[in-house]
Amino acid sequence: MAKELTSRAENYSQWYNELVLKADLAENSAVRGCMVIKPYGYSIWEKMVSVLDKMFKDTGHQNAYFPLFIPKSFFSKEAKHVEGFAKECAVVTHYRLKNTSSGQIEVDPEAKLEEELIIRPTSETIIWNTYRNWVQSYRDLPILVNQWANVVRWEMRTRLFLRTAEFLWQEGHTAHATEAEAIEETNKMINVYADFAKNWLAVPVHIGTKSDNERFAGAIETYAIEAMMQDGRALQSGTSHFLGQNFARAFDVKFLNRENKEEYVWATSWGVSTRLMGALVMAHSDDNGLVLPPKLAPIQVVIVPIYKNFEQLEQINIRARETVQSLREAGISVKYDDRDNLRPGFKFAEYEMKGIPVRIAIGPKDMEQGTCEIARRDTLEKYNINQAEIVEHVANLMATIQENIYRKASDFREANTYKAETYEEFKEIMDKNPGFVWAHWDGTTETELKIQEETKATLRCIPLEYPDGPGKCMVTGKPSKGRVLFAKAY
RNA sequence: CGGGGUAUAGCGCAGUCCGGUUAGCGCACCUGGUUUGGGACCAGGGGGUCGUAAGUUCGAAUCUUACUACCCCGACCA
Repeated sequence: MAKELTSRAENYSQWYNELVLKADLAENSAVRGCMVIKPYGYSIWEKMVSVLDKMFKDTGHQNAYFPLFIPKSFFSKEAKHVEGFAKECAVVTHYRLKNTSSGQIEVDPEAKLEEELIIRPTSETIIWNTYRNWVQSYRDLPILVNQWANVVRWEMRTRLFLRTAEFLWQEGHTAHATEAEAIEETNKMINVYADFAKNWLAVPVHIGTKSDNERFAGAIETYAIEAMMQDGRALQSGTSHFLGQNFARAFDVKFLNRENKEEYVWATSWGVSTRLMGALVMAHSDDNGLVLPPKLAPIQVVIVPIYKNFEQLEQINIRARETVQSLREAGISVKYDDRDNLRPGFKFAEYEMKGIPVRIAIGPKDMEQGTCEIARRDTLEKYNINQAEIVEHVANLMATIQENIYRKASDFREANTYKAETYEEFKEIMDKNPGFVWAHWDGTTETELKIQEETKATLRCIPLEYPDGPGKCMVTGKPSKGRVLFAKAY
């Protein structure tokens, strides 16, 4: 099993290449770790964006946009926040270039900014600086705003899709009059993410809170969804933070409540990023390429004609275009690939690599018998059906494949999840079987770091409901409230 | 920033140890023809200042030195 997983992991870079072109400008180290997302990959992202955007609107949110640049002074107002992000900030120091006498271009030393600008690694600071002016009364609350944007984090080491220097994401930033309402919002949004992961990405996730050690810089509580990739490692796929009054205090955002008393606003922030694309690839791909859940596939069905001569092609064209039409009417996105310079086998392989859920082939035999060939991407099965049944059959297949992919991922996670009773057992599992391990922990950062150092496994989340009751910490033997989730993580 | 590796056509590589014709192969690309139910074949063709700079030499992809970039592993991190 482990070997298979490794070989598949090695293929990821190839599948990724179908989606992105990693920027490789030899003489410009500045774009290191950034990515160029190719049109096909971007169309998958767009699909995710449209679904998530609707989910946000349905939960009462609106979109807005804030500046890319954050004045350095804003950034340092929340102590923990700056501590968390200071090490990975890109900083703008000048606003002009000039030609030197030797014809080179250099930064004009005369054009130094009075105050450096940080390229946003996340937008809490500039948004809360703005919210100060938006809020006077409890009647101005809540503010339920989301932003679709790019952010930059100058990571020491990047990893395609999972940790790029620049990435696309959405960040929700909400302001509330009460603590309870903000906590409810935090919960609501992590559940929106879990719902999206399950029902659209077809990836099962664990919801939980982060330990003190892993919490978002500046948050009181961080909720996260954790997914398992096919090599058994965990991927944090979305986060929702309860920020308390930390940012309101830092940016002096106060309102008058019904009793005419001044109070600080309660805050949340939540986000998912292009990392979800990585999750999609690493959760479902097989050795033939991507496997896309039908609900997110930009093209759900591809039709490939098979013919020996022009006359046959003409006949097939008519049938294929009718089929395209009727499938579209049923709300299914279809592509008819009538390129005449490529053979069918090439096209089959290409669409498998791109993860198109269903392929329909129509050839001379089908024309005679009134059939067509259906090929499922998820199971790689092929079979013939009558042309007349095609719309109903394919429509049903969309749901079947979506479910099947989810079930596969879910079974895989189940098969690679363990419970460890002792630390010895824990170490052995982590060493031999990559996966999730539920174990008792005493709740201290000290123990968490010891485990991390000795096993490379990190505490992924503390579940909202413990799978078992209380017990004793596997390392120290001190009391534990319940089992928490450990895994090696990306 | 530490340890290791790499740099030759759009992509993937050979050639470098041991210097010597016009730098080669596969894929991709262009033209023509035959093909087409799982990644076609034949013929012809285009594309390279061999990462950059300096040095050694009659002669450098090959040897020397410096520099730069990229990849993998660690520290760091969504």
